[in-house]
Amino acid sequence: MRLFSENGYTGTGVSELGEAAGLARGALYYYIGSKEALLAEIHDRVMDPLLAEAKLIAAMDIGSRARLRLLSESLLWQILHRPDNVWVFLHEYRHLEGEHRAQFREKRRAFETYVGTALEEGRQSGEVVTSDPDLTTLAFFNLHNYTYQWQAGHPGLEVEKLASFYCAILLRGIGAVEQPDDPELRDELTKGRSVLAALRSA
Amino acid sequence: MRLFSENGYTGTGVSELGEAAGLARGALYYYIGSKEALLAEIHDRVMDPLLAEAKLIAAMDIGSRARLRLLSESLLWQILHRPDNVWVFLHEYRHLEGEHRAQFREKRRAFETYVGTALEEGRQSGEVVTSDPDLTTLAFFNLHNYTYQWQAGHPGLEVEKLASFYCAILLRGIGAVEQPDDPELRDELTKGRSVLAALRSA
DNA sequence: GTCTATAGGGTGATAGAC
DNA sequence: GTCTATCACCCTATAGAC
Repeated sequence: MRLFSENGYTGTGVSELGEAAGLARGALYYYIGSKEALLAEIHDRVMDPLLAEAKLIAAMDIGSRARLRLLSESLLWQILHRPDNVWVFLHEYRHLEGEHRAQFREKRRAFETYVGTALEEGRQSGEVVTSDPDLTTLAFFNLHNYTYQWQAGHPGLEVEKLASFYCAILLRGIGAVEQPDDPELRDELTKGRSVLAALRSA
Repeated sequence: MRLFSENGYTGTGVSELGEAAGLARGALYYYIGSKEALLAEIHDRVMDPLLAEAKLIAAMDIGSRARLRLLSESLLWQILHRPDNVWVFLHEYRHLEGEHRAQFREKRRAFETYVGTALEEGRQSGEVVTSDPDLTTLAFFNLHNYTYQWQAGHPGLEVEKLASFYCAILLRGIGAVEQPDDPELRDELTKGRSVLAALRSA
């Protein structure tokens, strides 16, 4: 995980992995089968706990705000407490091919469904106000997943506080999306866009 | 840009680049100097227009809500209209070293300052309510930047609509962050966390 | 289980012919 | 400006000795 996160999947050789593990190439292949199988294993070590917790959360008899918060905390726990593992998970997934890729996509889709379902449940109970549940689900993952990029430069981040921050933004914020811009703002935006359009065509 | 975004920077050979450009390696090196200089050039082609537009936006005599929206539209225009270029920009920046890396970091920092300044301006005028401007700036980039990951699978996205969505979430949402959780929610969260803690220790 | 040897093919970069 | 030849090295994976 450390080597893949530091030098990238393609940028890390099996010799380096063996050196870090205290094994020569041959012995390493005896255990991992292939470099790609090792990458798949790393992805499973993020996805499997995430899905196990999401399944528990989905079965809880709680409101959808609490369900979303717990899903948020699960995801952020991985991101903040296993940064190398999550970096590989979110950054190198495209190098999975064939069956590895299919399994990974299915697990990701399953987790996204847990979040989407919680949001839809909240929409029906009135706890979440949104006219575009799909875009709201995407915004949920924008907020959470990109955290892996800057997390290392901001020590002291706490799972529960960050989950509270992200969920507050989402649950309160999306309710405002349908409000049309007021006339003054519309006017300023129109002017500004025309100035920028001039720059782009120049 | 296409090859780097499809196969990664490390996963693309200079021969492949030459083949795509209709040149042999020798001729390609005559133009690009090195593989890393090509990567730096790709980064500049995103950052330079972004900074030019941000400078114009900062000089406009408009409210901070409009300023943030225009910054959001600038960034989303790059993300939605130049996906390959932005993929490399957001995904491969770590492979820049030395002077290339320093210049890139400085440009990124400059753009982040434009956004941070607009948010701070809004905080002082009362248009933006937040007790943690730094975390709000990070949330702005979470929402925008991660869009490059799923943008290709969602055709028909429009810059102005998505900017309106993201900014509405942020500007309305962050005002809610300071509100403490109500007792019922706190109770549900406590119970849920204890269930998950049992899973983790098992 | 762990090793070395080997296969077969890449890599980035440069020198020098044309 | 563009090419080929070359340098020195790295790659994933497997075979077979021990």
